[in-house]
Parts: sequence; C-alpha cells; structure tokens
Amino acid sequence: MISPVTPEGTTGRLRRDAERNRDRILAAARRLFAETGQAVTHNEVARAADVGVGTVYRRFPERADLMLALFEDQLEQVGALAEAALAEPDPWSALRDFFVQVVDLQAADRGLREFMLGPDGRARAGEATERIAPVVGELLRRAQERGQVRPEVTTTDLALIPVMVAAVTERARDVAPGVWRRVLGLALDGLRPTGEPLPGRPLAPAEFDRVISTPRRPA
Amino acid sequence: MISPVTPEGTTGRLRRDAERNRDRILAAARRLFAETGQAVTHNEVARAADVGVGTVYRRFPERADLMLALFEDQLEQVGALAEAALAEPDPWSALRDFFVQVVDLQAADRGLREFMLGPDGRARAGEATERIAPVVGELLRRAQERGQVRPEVTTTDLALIPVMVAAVTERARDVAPGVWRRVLGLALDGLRPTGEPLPGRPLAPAEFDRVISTPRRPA
DNA sequence: GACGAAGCGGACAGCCTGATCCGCTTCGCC
DNA sequence: GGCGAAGCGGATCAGGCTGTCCGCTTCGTC
Repeated sequence: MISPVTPEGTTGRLRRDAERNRDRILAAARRLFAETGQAVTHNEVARAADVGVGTVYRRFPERADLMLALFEDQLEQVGALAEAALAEPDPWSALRDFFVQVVDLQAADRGLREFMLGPDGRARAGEATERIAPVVGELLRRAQERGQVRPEVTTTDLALIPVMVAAVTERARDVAPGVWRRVLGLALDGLRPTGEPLPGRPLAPAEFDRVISTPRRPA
Repeated sequence: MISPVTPEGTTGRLRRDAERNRDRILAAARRLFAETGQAVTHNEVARAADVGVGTVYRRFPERADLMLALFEDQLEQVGALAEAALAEPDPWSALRDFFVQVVDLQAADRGLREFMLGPDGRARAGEATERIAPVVGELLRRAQERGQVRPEVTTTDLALIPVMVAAVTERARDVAPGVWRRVLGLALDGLRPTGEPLPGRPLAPAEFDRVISTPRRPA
C-alpha cells in the first residue's frame, strides 16, 4: 500500500503534468464507475485514462479514495436536498420527495449508488451522513406527529429503503431503468399508517452501521 | 466444458463409488451454499467433499447443475405453499402469508435465495415458476377484487418484492437476521390501497424475465 | 539551459481462479 | 480372478488482478 496523497490542499501543489493526469484519471473513472460500479479495477482506469497503472496507484492508493474524489459533489448535493426539504411545509411530501430525489441520483450512477450504500461511503463520507441523518430524523418526526407516517417507523427503517430499491435498480438497469420509481413508491407507501404495526423490531443505528459496512461478497 | 451427466435416470446407472461421491459432493455443497451462496467454487466444493476437482466437474459441469440438484425439493416446497394458499379464505392473508413463507425459506439459505432470484433459477427451474406464477396471479386477482390490494399492482410488482427484501437480508445476515420480516412487512403494506396510484408503469412479464436473468456482475 | 526533484509508465512478481487432461484405481461382470 | 469400462484425482495451464519498483521523462526554478 502506497501511503499518502489525494486532494489538492493536502500535499502541497501538484506538478502541472500530475494535475493533468489526475484529471484524466477522474474523468475516465467517472465514466467507468457510472456503468460498472465498484468492480472497476485500477488497471482498467489506467487503461481508459491512458495513463500507467503506477500513476493511478500513486494518486489514489485505494478505490475508495477515487470514489470519494468522484462523488464529493454528489454527496454535497444530497446534503443540500435534505436541508431544502426542511423548508417544505408538508412533512410527508418533503420526506417522499427527498427520497425520490436521492434515489434518482443513485439510479443514474452505479458507482454513486454503491458508494453511498456500501462500506466505503460509510467509512469515508461520515461528514455527509452526519449532515443528512438528523434532517431525515426531523422530517420523520414531523410526519409522524401529523399522523402521516406509522408511529413505529424509525430512521433505520427509512435508511433501508434505498438499499431495497437499489437492488431492483441494479438488476433492471438495462431493461427498465425507470422501475425504481415504482418500487420506491411501493416502499414509501408502506410507511403510511395502517391499522397494525410493522412486524419485528427496527435496526438500532449501530446495527444499521454494521449492515452497511459489511462488504458484499465474503462469507 | 465437459458435456453431460447429472441426474439419476438420465445417464444409466452410476457406479457405486460414483454415487457415493455424488452424495458427498451434494452434502458438502449444501453446507457451503447455505452460507456463502453463488460464490462457492468447484474447487471449494471438492475440497470440502474430500474429492478431486475433476470429480465435481464431471458430475456437475456448471454451478447451476449443482444448485438445481440441491434446491429441487425447496422449489417443490414453494410450489406446495402456493397451492395451499389458494385454500385460504381471505385473499390478502393468503398472499401475505405466502410471501412471508417464501421469504423465510430464502432468508435461511443464501444459495436458495440467489438461485430463486437469479438467472440460474430462471433458466433451470422453469417448471417450478410455471407452477407458482399462475397461483400468485390468482391470489392477486382475488385480493384486488375485494379491494384489499391496489388495483394497479401486477404480478411483476409482486415478484420484485422478494428481490428487494433479499438485498436487505443479504446485507444484514450477520447483524440482524430477522430484519427481513420488517422490511417485507413494509413492502407488503405498500400494496394496500391508498388514494393514489403507484408512479410509473409495471414491468411486463418478459421484462421481468430479463431483469431476473441479468447476471449480477458484468456491465 | 541546466539541474534536482517530482512524476511517469509499465514490466513483473505473487497470488488466486476456473477448467482440463490423462495415468492410475476401482467397479461390475463373466 | 481377470478384464474392459467407468470413474478418480490433482498437477497443471491459462488468464486476471493487485501492487511494487526503478530507469526514464518532464517540470519548475535559478
């Protein structure tokens, strides 16, 4: 593992050629990640960016470094959406629209989806989550106060919804890229009050963290 | 790719030692698949069964052959559950309980889950699906007739529910193996009538087939 | 324009995986 | 018990991925 380097401010200034390569890498990676997601290798990025493997490794020692660099602004965008939602007068609409907007972003970019819903995002984008989580909590509280959402629903329940929808988006991407709207609608409507409570118990926040942090493959 | 062989009746009789090995392979594979799913390799199965790799390849040229041999009876069981559901007087309970039972089976066995919801299952277990699909269709029809389920829901909408829930089950398996009940409950409640229709359009059956048949990784 | 440092590229070593192949063993039968 | 066929095992090959390393190039500065 090569040790350091990534952003602009951290390690002095990059030489002009290095800067140029960094940009080419990011551009190539953005393209590849959007369609192929996590599975992209350093070698592929290097080839697509027309750059040596070493260069990619030097600049972004781990894939997560690359993803963070790519997705910083999208995360920013999600944060902004969340805060904007607080202004919406009807809590249910606010909550619903927020989820639709977030899932829409995720649907368009496989890399973003995997980053936000996977271990890398958790580990590296703590800042963004700390910004978003309390807002969603507040929206939920308001909606429940008005009886728009079943009272036993928790924020961890909400947080699982994008995970569920992503599974469908993932599979359907080539066939029907729009289904996510429908299944998201289904899941969201499941939040509305019915006579009876949901079965089982919700995840504790710490449990949710572990769920998200579990790498996909290994047993 | 070695060409033939798998079941008992197809290729004459197996020699006694071959039969014994086949059983050891299946036993080992059952154990491995339950916890690790698709990711299990022929080599691992061979090692666990204490048998040469060649033997596994000879008997089960593709992983799907192995899975079909393993999961035949579970599929049978699902078929039976479906048919039993037809007898239940209340259509909504019938539908809900059927899904709970199926997802419960899937939650207990990663291999079964991936087989039923993935390309292999589609390709090889056509018989079972042909048995199950019409029953679910009938349950849905009845439930809608009584206004227990929103009228715009289709069987393909229903079929996506296990896909969504499986994503959560998969991730949560070590942390909270029971969450599936809760998220399944959420999704099922989304089927109940609300004032407004679901957004978007449902998958056509042929589209659903393609969605399910898309292999997981490749771009 | 010259020199030291920063950066580059890509060959390569190490590791893992999937799949094949063929000399040897075991079985079933006469 | 002997013989042909069926079956076995695992060494082995091809191919892919990660990550490193070092001789060469390019940059920036004086």
